[in-house]
Amino acid sequence: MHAVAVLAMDGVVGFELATPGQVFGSVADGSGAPLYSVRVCGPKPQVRVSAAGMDLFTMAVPFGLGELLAADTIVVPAHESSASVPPEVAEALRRAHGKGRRIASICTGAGLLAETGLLDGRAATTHWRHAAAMASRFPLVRFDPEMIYVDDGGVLTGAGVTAGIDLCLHMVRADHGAAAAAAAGRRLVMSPHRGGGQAQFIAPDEAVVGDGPTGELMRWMIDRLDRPLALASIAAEAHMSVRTLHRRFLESTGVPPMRWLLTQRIGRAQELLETTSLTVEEVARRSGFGDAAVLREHFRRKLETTPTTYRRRFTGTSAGSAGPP
DNA sequence: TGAAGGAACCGCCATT
DNA sequence: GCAATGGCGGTTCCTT
Repeated sequence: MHAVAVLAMDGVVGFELATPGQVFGSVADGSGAPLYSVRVCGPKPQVRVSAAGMDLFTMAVPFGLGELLAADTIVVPAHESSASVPPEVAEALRRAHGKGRRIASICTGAGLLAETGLLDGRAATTHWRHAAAMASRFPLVRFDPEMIYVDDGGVLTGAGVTAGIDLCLHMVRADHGAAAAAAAGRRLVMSPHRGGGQAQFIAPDEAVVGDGPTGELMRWMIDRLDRPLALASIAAEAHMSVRTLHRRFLESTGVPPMRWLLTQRIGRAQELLETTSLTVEEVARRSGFGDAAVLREHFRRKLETTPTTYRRRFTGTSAGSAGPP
């Protein structure tokens, strides 16, 4: 039996606390015997459980930190608390990793993992709203805000909330194969592999624009999304070299400037598709893609869909649709 | 859909 | 000695 330990401290998010139990608990062998055991553990016997900024209830934590070392897999859910990781928890996580245990975080749990240094030099993801802040707080971690989850050899990170289900299904797939993950997915009424990354869920009007000179430059770029923008002209506007511009963007957003610009353009196209009846050709022109073929190619690559399918999905106008996903 | 040219990315190193 | 910056060149990605 594969042992899974879920770390719970004050402010742990209820949904993500329950996700590992829900996913791993639904995996069984041919005879129906469970393949995973899931235990909630932590440094304190009682914790506050939160959701969306509210304290929901107080919960007893049945197991101590010793479970982290006994487990095969450790899951660190998001916590709505600004407190740092207690030293004994950080030490337990590092020791578990040193013993070859698999460690995964969900949503802002990546920040707790990053505090321990276990993400240093690794690729990781987190909820898109927190990606820029985390990238600047933990410069040694290569955050990719477009991924639903990232598996970097024994240390895994998942994006926001429901992406924790994708991450856990990925671990089931790695442990017991695609059929086991598909069966678990069916029980959860969840696709065993969600395509498209979290880029498709980033709200266009919530584009990550930081403070300071880079933030001003980002706003300047957003104001000109419908026009051709070359790296050299952006660097000239910022009064810095292309190389330094590249560094500033990596520091504040975690991605290079033109990748960031592309994300904003896709966001603009998404917004226009959702809120207007403009033709795809016109949407492409107004979001800086030039023509519809280029827009379709980027939608296919980034969102794994087409502009028309996207519009149907998010406006709920297609037959058989039950509304936005 | 595939090829070619150009642009962007990024590691490395020199300079300030 | 260190940090920030900028240039170079090989590689990768994007556009046509």
